[in-house]
Order: sequence, then C-alpha cells, then structure tokens
Amino acid sequence: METIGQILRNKRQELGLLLRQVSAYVDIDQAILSKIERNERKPTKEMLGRLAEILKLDRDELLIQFISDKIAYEIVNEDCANKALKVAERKIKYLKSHPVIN
Amino acid sequence: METIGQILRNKRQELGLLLRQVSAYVDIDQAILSKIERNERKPTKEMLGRLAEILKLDRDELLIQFISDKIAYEIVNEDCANKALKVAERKIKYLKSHPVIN
DNA sequence: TTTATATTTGACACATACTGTCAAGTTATA
DNA sequence: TATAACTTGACAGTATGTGTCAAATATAAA
Repeated sequence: METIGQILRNKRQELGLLLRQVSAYVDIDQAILSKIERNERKPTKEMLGRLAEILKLDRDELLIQFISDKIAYEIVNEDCANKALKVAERKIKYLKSHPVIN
Repeated sequence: METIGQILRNKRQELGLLLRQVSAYVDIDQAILSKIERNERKPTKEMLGRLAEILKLDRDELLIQFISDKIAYEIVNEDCANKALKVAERKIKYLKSHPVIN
C-alpha cells in the first residue's frame, strides 16, 4: 500500500528528476518536498496539481490518495473506524443531495 | 439525517435537562455546549463520553456520529469524495493488519 | 408589561498546530 | 576527497482551536 509520499518519490526518480527541479516547478522549498516525499508533511491541494503536472500523474488519482491518506491517518486508531466510514458515506450522499445555501 | 448537535439537543430536551445542568455534569462552559448543539463547535472525545452518560446515549454510537460528521464535513465538497472513502477503507484495513512500531 | 430564567452571541486570551525559510548536517556519487 | 543531492532541525509568522466571560437575546411565568 503506497503512501502519497512514496508515489511522488517513485515517479520523480523514474523520471530522473531532482528534488531541486521538482520543487522549483511547484514553487516550494526543496526541504518541504523532501518532507512530503517522506510523509513528514502533507502537500496542499495546489501543490498536488503542480506535482501531478510535472510528474505526469493523474491529478484526480493523486487527490484521492491525498484525501484517503488524511482520513485513514485520522481514524485508523478508532475501533469503530469502519462503521464511521459507512455512516460518513451516507452523510455525504445526503449532504450532496441537500445542498446548504450559505 | 441528524447531526451530532441535533442528537444531543433532542435527547437533552427529551430528558428535560437544561444546558446548565448538562454542561455542569460534563464540566464545560454552557456556552460551549450551546455551540456544540448547534454544530458551531465540535465536542472532544472526553466530552462525548460524559455526554453519553448523562444523556443515556450509546457512547460508541455517538462516537461514530462524531467521526463520520468530521469526515463528511471534511470532504463533502470534493468530487472524488466517494472514491476517496473507498480507498481510505482499504488503507485502514491495511494499516490495521500492518501495525507500525514507533 | 415586567420579571426571571434559559439560551445565544461575540470578544478575548491562550494554546496548539501548520507553513515556509533557512542554514547546517548527512548521505551518496564522481 | 570533492561535489552534488538530500535531510534535519530551529525559527518566525500565521492560522486554527479551546475555554472564559459578560452582554444580548429569547422564552416563559406572574
């Protein structure tokens, strides 16, 4: 099971790119990218878009990895994690069909 | 589809309890409880336990509502919310079967 | 209406967590 | 050993969350 960091690092190395090059393209400090690749920090959504571009990854796929990482990390220690996911699914379905006007 | 806040408020009123009484039992300011019931703030886990006690609610059920609320709120605006949930489920399964030693 | 009680609201201080920046450190490679 | 690539940790700035409090509003009883 690959983390976002692993996906990013693998693809970068496949393409023979340096941290310096990718971080310049994404316009972040290379220290940050280094930490992202080792899952020590989380990328922002904007970063994900640029990363997908330069690393020739599917942006949506990357976003899914990103979000699922966040959720999994957040609740993995809960006994009721799976039940909560099911309920969350229903809530999302409901919320999407009953949009809130703000 | 009930939010945590609604569940808490409904049950409190069913039992004929005042904000003041419940908040004293839970040991929080009644302003906070008021906001929790209107989903303006989120309870902590400790609060949930005490709330379940005094309101005669099932603690696990309340926790599930709590976590699912958090997840749903977090990703409801993502197009890929459902896919992300599925992937999160797999990740959690994986993480639980491959515990990390820290 | 007045009075008392219940709830809501907003401002505040405090703590915690997140972000980007930087320089010094380590590792790997030529 | 020298150079380039990467990692680490400290730092300041910002944002976000938390509890406290008093004033404002709503509700209900007299």
